[in-house]
Amino acid sequence: MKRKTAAEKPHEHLIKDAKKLVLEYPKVPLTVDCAIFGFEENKLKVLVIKSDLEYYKGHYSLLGDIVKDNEELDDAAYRVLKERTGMNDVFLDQVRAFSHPDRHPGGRVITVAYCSLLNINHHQLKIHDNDLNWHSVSTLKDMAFDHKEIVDECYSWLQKRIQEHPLGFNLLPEKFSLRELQNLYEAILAVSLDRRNFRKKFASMDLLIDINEMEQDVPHRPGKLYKFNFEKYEKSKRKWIGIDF
Amino acid sequence: MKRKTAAEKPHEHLIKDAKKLVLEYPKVPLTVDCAIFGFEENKLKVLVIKSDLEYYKGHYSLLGDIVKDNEELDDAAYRVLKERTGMNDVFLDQVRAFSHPDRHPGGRVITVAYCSLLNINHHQLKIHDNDLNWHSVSTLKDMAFDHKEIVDECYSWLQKRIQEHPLGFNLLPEKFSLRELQNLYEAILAVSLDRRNFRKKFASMDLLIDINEMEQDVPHRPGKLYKFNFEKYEKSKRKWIGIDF
DNA sequence: TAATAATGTGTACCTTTTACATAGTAGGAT
DNA sequence: ATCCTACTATGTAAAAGGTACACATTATTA
Repeated sequence: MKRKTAAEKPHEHLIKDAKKLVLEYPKVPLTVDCAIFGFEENKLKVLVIKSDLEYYKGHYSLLGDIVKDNEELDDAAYRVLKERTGMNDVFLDQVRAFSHPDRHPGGRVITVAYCSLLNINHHQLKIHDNDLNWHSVSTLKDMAFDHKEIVDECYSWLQKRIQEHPLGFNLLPEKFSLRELQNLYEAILAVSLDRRNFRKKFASMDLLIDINEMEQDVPHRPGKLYKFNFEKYEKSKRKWIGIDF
Repeated sequence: MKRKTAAEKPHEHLIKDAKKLVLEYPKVPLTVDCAIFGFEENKLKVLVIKSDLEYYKGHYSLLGDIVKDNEELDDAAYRVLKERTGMNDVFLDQVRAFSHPDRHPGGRVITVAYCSLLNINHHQLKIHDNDLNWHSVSTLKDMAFDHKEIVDECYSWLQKRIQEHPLGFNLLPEKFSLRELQNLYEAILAVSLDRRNFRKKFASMDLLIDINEMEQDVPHRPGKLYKFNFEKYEKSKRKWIGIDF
């Protein structure tokens, strides 16, 4: 049989043993890190914990952990969330992977960042663990690893995401006033919005349920309380066509 | 000295040796896979290659490779693109990681998906390599690994992205007619758009440069040719506030 | 009871989107 | 040459949505 060049017959040698192939692959340690945002005192906060590492003594880091053998990334992130906050009914979204070779002082570790939002008052933190606490996003600095970069990126992700999806309601009590809702948007987007137009916008979406209750214990005229109509939202997710850049 | 519980004094034992810590971490094989889109004959295409694996004999897969020791994910993706298409001046965006434990028949391999767009006519493919070719996105099926899922996700990413960023121009010739631009948007978004409103939209953005040339060799009245004004776009990137879901 | 600090609604204006109409021009068939 | 075809190119009116305002109302508290 006449020899063919590799260019002509590239399929000659298919790899039979996939297991053997994968065993020869280089391997890297992989972690997940969770940027868990909350809202309190009209400020956006993020859950941080003191670093375990002497190298980063006194610096805060995000909640994270190693990805276990055969564990999905999503599952690893949910596990971290559950272990630290007791929550397991919270949404969690992958933002992106961070892979700078020097991002970890112990050698190469790649991490996948996740973002989550939760209502601070709904969750008792296990605060005995390494000074776990809510830290204002705007005053964060000197974080361990590249966690400041991760927080910044997750925050940008959140700013964009909250405008297109009803994420914000995860940060608020079940019943909330329009003022609380607006405060949330203003804090996250770092803008000030016209109160009347903001209300009109949400009114026109028709996704808030007026529950005929009023705010209690506010030092001024109380506002109406609303719930978000998740059911209606799920039924009528819009597909969005609008070229604009 | 009185003993304290772990809850009271959690910082007692900081980890001194970060290197040792990382050495104990479980490790996983990591790859990048690139969904590289092109546009031809009014169809959105994606670059695929026949799988090396006997297990997936005859099935197409995306272009991908192992991430090397100390290589950034972005660099690995650019390397794949360069090796396969000869291009190194193309943008490439991370979409997300895929980590299902059974996604690779050889055992656990996590992959990070990247998305890129390029002009089919600008790049000579090294088509001797395993039947590398452009495949219509709409008729793709039976891909190796979870690559169909990756393509689907990258396609969704692209649909959203192209509405907010001027990505589409990477798929077109440098000089293009408005009809070509509209065909591109219609193909990617899978909608039909009103021609007059489409033109008005781009006219109002004022980012197309009329180069005073006409189409050649079209079997009908030729249209004007334009270039995209990347320079102006870079100067005037808008920050977008518009709650809507 | 008056000042304060909110809530709750309305309106006029402007911009953008949508739906649709008409005129013009190159190529090809006859 | 003339007409048909298949586009380009532009315009316009109505609807929808966003912006910038003003004013009356209602709890609280000083």
